Amino acid sequence: MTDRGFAAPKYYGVKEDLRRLALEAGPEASLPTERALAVRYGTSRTTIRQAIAELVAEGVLHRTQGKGTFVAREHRAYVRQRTSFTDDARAQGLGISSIILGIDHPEADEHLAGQLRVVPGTGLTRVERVRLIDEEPLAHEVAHLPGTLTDLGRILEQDGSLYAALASHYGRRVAEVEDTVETAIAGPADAGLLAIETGSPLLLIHRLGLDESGSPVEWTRSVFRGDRFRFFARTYR
Amino acid sequence: MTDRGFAAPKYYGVKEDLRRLALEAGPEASLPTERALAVRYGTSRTTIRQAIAELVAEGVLHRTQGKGTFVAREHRAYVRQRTSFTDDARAQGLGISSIILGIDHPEADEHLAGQLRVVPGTGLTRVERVRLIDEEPLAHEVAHLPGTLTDLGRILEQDGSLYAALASHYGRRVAEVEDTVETAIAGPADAGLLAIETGSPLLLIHRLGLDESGSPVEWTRSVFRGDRFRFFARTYR
DNA sequence: TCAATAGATTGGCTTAGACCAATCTGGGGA
DNA sequence: TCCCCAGATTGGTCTAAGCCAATCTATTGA
Repeated sequence: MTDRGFAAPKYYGVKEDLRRLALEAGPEASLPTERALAVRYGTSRTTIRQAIAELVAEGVLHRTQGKGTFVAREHRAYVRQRTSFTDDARAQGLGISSIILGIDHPEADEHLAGQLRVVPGTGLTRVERVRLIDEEPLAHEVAHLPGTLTDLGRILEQDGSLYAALASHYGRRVAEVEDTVETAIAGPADAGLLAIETGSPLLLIHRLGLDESGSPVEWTRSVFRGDRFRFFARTYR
Repeated sequence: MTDRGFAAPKYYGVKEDLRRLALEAGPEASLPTERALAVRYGTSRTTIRQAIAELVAEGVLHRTQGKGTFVAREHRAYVRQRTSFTDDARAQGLGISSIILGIDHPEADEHLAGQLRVVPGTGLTRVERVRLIDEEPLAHEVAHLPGTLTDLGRILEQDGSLYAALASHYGRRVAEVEDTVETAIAGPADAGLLAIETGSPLLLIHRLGLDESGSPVEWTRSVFRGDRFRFFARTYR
């Protein structure tokens, strides 16, 4: 019931062989150069690159122009949605930090107004961050909050947790969250921010945070590196 | 704060242009052949294929050998985890069905025994299915249930819902589920079952279903087509 | 000793061409 | 009229080769 028989192009054989080699060699081991592999497998460099490209997309390998191709570290962060990203990661003993790319105060467009249940044109606060785990990029996140929260930047300097800042300084407690999780593919912008390759798989998560009364407190779009992150949810029926 | 400036290889320009064309042309419109596009853009077929490959991975296009390349239908199914897959999809008015690939009764290995909290070697029931939505493959799912449920195959013929069958025929109600969601890349086996291309992004979901007393009722591994599925979760804090 | 630089190395992108495999199409035969 | 098959079409895989861009290394020179 396991083998259903599929055609096996040459690059696929190379790919599975390289996967095996990578597992044996262990994290951060360097692979032979593409040109050397082409010779070893008696194939063209193009074919080698196709095999490597898929393994990179799967998170088995990573490569850097000028340096070489390496076995990736298995390094997934589980982040429960039950509490905030910051709290969860800390509870797991992970070194977590953020880079704030910008905070500004746009007006709500049609879509955001609908999500946050405000009138279009209402002042919002937008926080764009890159979330790091053990100093390495994990996610790119853009949060929208209703209202013009002018001191938010300074507050976040102290404690990276947006939820903690909202609760302690603005009296807004997130009591319920709705998450939508889907796949996405990294474009050049995502790839640059997250230090991954164009074409790598991402988890795209939209979150609506609500307070005790069911009023929207945040609407956030996040892209997480697919090779470093798992989403965890517990639901009672 | 939007344009951060990234190098733009030729294939990327072609890719974004094709994306725009695809949106304009609408679902199921056919694109020119790769050879024709190569001429139109004054580039090689290889470059065209790289652009198309990424759009296929993103779910914007799909292609079939011998037929051509087409604009994909936007056709995502939201499935809440709150209830069962079957119930949710029906509530959304989607035509859902399953193909049962096999039902057998293996013994629990180390890992399954741990998840289902039984002694290794305990008899289990394994149900392997392809879930269809509007007659098209959406997911490949392998469920493990504790105990040897010999009539399950016949019961599932009547009503596709595993949860309903467990409740009505075996008195096992799923009261709580824990889901882990991560990305994966389709290999040839997944690609064949789901009618997608090797390398397409998938959502890999592991679910542990528990009854009222917290005892495991199912442990399931599912792969969903990334271009057709969104995972939805609501959590109270 | 240390910094700057030139060259070698390695992955990134592109070309031009070839053959294979799946599909479609149109004509010929029953 | 209908079916089947040969040929054309289209995407799938692979080759051989070249140049570019990022990185590393070893030499040179202050």
